[in-house]
Amino acid sequence: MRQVTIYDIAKEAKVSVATVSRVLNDTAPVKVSTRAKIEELIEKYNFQPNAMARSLLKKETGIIGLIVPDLTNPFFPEVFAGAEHEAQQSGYTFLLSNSIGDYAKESEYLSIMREKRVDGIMFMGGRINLKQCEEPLVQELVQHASVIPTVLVNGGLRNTDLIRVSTDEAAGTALAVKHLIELGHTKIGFIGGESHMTTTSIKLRAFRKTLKEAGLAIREEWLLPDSFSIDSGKRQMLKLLAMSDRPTAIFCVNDYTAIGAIKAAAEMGIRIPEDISIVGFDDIPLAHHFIPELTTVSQQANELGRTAVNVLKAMMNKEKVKKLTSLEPQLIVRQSTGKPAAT
Amino acid sequence: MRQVTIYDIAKEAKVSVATVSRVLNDTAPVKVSTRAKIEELIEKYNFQPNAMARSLLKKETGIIGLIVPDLTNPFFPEVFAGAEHEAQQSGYTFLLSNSIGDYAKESEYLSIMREKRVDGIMFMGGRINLKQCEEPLVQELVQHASVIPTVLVNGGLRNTDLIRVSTDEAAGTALAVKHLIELGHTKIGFIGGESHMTTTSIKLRAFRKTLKEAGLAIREEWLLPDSFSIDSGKRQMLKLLAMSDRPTAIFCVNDYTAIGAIKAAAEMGIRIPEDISIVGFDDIPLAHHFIPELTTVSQQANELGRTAVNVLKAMMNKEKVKKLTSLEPQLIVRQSTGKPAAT
DNA sequence: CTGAAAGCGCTAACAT
DNA sequence: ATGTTAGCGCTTTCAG
Repeated sequence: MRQVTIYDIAKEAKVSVATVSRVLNDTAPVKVSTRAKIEELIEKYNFQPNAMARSLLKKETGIIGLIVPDLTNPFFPEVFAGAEHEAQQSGYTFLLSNSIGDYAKESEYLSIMREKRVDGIMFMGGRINLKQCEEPLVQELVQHASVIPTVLVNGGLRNTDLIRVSTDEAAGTALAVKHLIELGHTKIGFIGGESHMTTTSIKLRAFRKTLKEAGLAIREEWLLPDSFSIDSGKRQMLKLLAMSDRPTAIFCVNDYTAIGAIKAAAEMGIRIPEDISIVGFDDIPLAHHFIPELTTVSQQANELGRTAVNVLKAMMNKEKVKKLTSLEPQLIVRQSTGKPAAT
Repeated sequence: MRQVTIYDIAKEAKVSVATVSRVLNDTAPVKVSTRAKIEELIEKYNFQPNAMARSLLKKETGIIGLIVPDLTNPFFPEVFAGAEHEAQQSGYTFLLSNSIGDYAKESEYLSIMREKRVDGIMFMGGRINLKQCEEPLVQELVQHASVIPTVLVNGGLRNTDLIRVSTDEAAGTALAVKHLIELGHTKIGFIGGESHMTTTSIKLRAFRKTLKEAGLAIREEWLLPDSFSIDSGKRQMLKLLAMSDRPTAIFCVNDYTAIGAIKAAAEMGIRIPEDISIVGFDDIPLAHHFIPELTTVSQQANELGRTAVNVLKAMMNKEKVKKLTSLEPQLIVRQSTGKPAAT
């Protein structure tokens, strides 16, 4: 059945569509009696103006496009929650897509969002986390960004000046490693992360730097990148545990790998933190509830989402914004780290 | 800068907009040479047709509205992933909103989606999980559903015939409780869930029925609803552990409460499953990774999402669909359940 | 194979 | 205070 339009209302109220539009948007004074009649009709037919028609003319849709790699990773819903909270106040809604790390899918969604004329795009993961991103993929994003306000969250693209909002992962890593050092650890390992991704290299670099500044040796055989999954944490921890000389503390690139590492330890009868300390990264909700509760670095996902939306709002308003807005991560000390066992 | 339109292309190609539209949609034969020229221009200007204009005319947006209570609960991203997978093949994208259990927000989002003329709505949580939903809230949803295809996922509304897709929670509960009974447990408790919500009452009813059919006594003091959080699981477990006569096995309404219960047990030095068996519900990703790994009932969230979208697609096609599509949950036996300790 | 023109539902001058 | 009208960018007859 056809939806009722502003014309139907106008006709039945015996006024012009302009008048109906006026009461709808409260954009000019309307006589009380006619306004009353119109409102009655709107109520009666449950009329809702067609946003599509309005957008066509106003050139704004009230939609923000959000591309994330994988909503199933608890970090992203948290970012989304923050973003939504901030966006909602200004009447924005989200068109959401999982790219599953598939660049073709990223491109497709980018296109769809552009066709749908979203007012802004928040882009996370995928190509913007690559140490080496292929030029066509870079150009594609740059092209889109030149037409529609775009903010890259926790990532970036070399040699472009796209607007970014990021947590300072290097600082976060330093925080975690210093915590380990302060506890008295001198033998520290590194687990997880894919080597071709920026998150991994940023963290690895900060890891090395922090150890070095503390005058500690870097043991290459204890540096074990892999992926971001629980299984990879498990796998690498097992490898570490099999060594005759092993670290007493481990920095994991994220909470998932940390959990994997703890599970591996548990299966081998190694106690956390008595035998080995483990620190994660992200502070996903479950970090707080795992046994033992996970010491980790909070990326302030919620805050990240809010900030990204605020930057985007500024851009949509054609205000000037900083190229990079950086958020400070926080160390959350819980149960998975402690002093090294006395030798 | 103004986006380029079909007119710009037409003018530069010295053809009419109709012809450009034809090559865009491949809706009628176009001479190879003119098609080539038009495509070249499209490429040159990176032209993307305005979906808004098209939708206005075609009366379809390619958008599905999804309302969930809280994406931060890992169950929902899983449903979303399934839904997106299924939707994507038909070119649909999602407008997503968290209602945070706030009925006013639900209403607002419903309105926005209607204004934006989404092609269909998937509604989860909130009012459709209430044992007793206020009439205006019911009517509002009914009204919207009469205008735009709507499917209620894992919920329903009394005395309405809105289309539903649900996992059979009663069957799932029976599965879990029978598993406990088969292991030899006769003293079984129930933890979690808000009493005014249907999930809770459905599970509680199935729980009682299953015990009864097995000839086991129902101990009212071991029935401890509360909420769905980890903390509530912890809280009620502590209560249970303080009793002189306590159950040897516990059914928890979801994985979060189960995890809370396990944490409480761990803190009190009670071993799972040696001293007490615990079974959860939902099979969130972390159930598999918790220590001990959680025995639970899978709601097949992914499948649920896919099914919901398929039903919605059928509705949007004006096909006839069943009032209720029911999914069978599955018992996943892992480490948190075992035989009762010998007395 | 291509063009002209109407119209999707709404807003915003411009009149009155 | 209210009506008329010209678009917004596109698709789709209907002609040619």
